[in-house]
Amino acid sequence: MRTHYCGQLNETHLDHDVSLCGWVHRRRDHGGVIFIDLRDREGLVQLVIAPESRETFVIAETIRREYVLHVTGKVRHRPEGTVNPDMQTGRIEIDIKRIEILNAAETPPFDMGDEHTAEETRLRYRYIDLRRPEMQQKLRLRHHVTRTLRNYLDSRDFIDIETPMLTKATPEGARDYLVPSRTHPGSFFALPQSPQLFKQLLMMSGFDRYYQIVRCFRDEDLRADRQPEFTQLDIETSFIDEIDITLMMEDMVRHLFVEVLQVALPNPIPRMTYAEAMRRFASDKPDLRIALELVDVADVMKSVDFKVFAEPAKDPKGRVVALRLPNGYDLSRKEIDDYTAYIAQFGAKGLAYIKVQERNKDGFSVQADGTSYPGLQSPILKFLSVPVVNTILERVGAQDNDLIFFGAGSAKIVNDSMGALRVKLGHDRGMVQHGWRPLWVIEFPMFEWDEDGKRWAALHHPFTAPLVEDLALLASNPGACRSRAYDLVLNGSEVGGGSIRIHRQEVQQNVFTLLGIDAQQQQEKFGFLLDALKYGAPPHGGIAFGLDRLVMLMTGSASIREVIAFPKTQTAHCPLTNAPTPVAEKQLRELHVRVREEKKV
RNA sequence: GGAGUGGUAGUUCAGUUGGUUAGAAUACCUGCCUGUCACGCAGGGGGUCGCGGGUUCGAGUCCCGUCCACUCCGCCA
Repeated sequence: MRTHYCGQLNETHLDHDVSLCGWVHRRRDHGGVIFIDLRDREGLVQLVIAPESRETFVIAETIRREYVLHVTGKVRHRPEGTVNPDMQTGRIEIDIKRIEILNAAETPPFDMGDEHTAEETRLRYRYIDLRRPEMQQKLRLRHHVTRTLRNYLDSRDFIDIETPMLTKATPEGARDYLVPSRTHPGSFFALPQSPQLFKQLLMMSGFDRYYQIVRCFRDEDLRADRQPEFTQLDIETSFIDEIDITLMMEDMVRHLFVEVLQVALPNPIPRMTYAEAMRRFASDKPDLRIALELVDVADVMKSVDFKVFAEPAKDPKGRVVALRLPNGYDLSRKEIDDYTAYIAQFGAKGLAYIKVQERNKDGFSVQADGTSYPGLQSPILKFLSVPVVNTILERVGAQDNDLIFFGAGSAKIVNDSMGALRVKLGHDRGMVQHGWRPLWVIEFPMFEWDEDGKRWAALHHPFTAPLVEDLALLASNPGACRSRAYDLVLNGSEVGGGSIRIHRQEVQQNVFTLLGIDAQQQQEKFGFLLDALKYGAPPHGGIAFGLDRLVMLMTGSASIREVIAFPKTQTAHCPLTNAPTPVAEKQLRELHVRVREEKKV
């Protein structure tokens, strides 16, 4: 007899003899009859064991929650009067003839029906947590995603090639996870931060369409959307430019969303330059679901008698912006203080604002005493002249009952803080539209100035090609040089990023040099790449999608841990296995590793 | 490295101004109940109040340190 899924049984199975396997969700005794809700991944069905079947009944009396059963019985209707719409189980039940206990189970350490169970407890008993229908659905959706992506790429002649997990430490980028070598005393492998260089080498080998769903490792501090090991959909192609590859990739993502979520994403997906994204949203991953936008007002503020605004307005590295919050007039002093504290963590010193109760048709004229503005309320009005106030209100399009925030300071701090404030206001004020708003962000800068290191750093990575028209800037003005990089942003999250790569050796050397990697280091760290570029490297480029983050968004999960079967905690610890752990002295000796005395347990 | 929130029964939580024997719900155990499904009823067991130190006649509560979890900043080419 075929074994059925509990949740798939329905009235079409009436009078069938069925065989079921599953976990005991709950057992109830009532007046000599035993009811067992049996659960598997498809759902629940109620088993009925009547006292007449003596032997089975005796076994059933011993059964507890989470016992694993194999049962056989006949599907039948519920008796009259026992069916009500609130019931967890359906209109049918199984009259059980035989029960086999496949395994006993202790009382579960937490209530699987309670969504508020501490995550730590869930992770320690992850194997139980994963039995919950929500977790089953998330991991099954994840599988659907990977299967769909593989099918899409397979059908377009991409091939899956594996790249080494034991590889070479990189001088730039994230901290590496290191693996000591037994056979090379004192030397270490690094786990890959990404297969970047290997996939570029594959292009040089003539595999012009490569993909891999691959684990990557970065030893950096964790976040709700960051794990030390995570999965990328890694893609690289040859003889293709940034337009063609982004069009192909957005077609893939559209296909994915139709296939898995039955959602139609925009066609084409809109594109925005980095410069525009920073100007309007102060973010390189703007959440387009939030309609709020920043407005530059530095030109107006240059002349005001208020240093907080005037100095950054005059500083070429400064920025002064206004952010209009529609209907924000009702914000309390405490709420504004809370927002001030919120942006303080990004380095902002304060948060100026103007409340607009009522706009005067003729602009805001000053009262006779020259100090008060009817209809406006703000601690900074006394620093601003009537024309300045009117210009600002005009420019932001202020309406009655609005509140206008101001951010002023270094461009970096203003962007970090006001960009974050924009998103927070959007969420707090219920201004996040429903749906999916993907966006390509393009024309990133090649470099950003690293103030601590006093040097240029690659914004994307050092293998990214400069825009052809900006090639000359590489030497003359690196900060203005744009790259052929592109990020796919979805609802304010970066879900993918890539670039057309440098395929000419001398350009690659120039970029390395600009990044402060001298000729000797170039040879030591990237000699194999520079060599490979000499032997006919085709133009190529690619992209990597953060699979965990993508699935997190698609499942509406609050954290990346929800879509990873066995994730790690914020200290990169696994509560299930207790990894990492100290190892035996013998193992360390073989690896030529000694642990500092004070660090030993 | 920094900021914030939390840590009390298996689980989810309450615990006032420092004051008797630390509570509730749920789970668990025993008994009752002839159709239950958040069943019901009666009874029972269950606590290193994260850990260490301090203040005090007295600390779950106040102070200091520390560990863990989470969110964020730094970090993440």
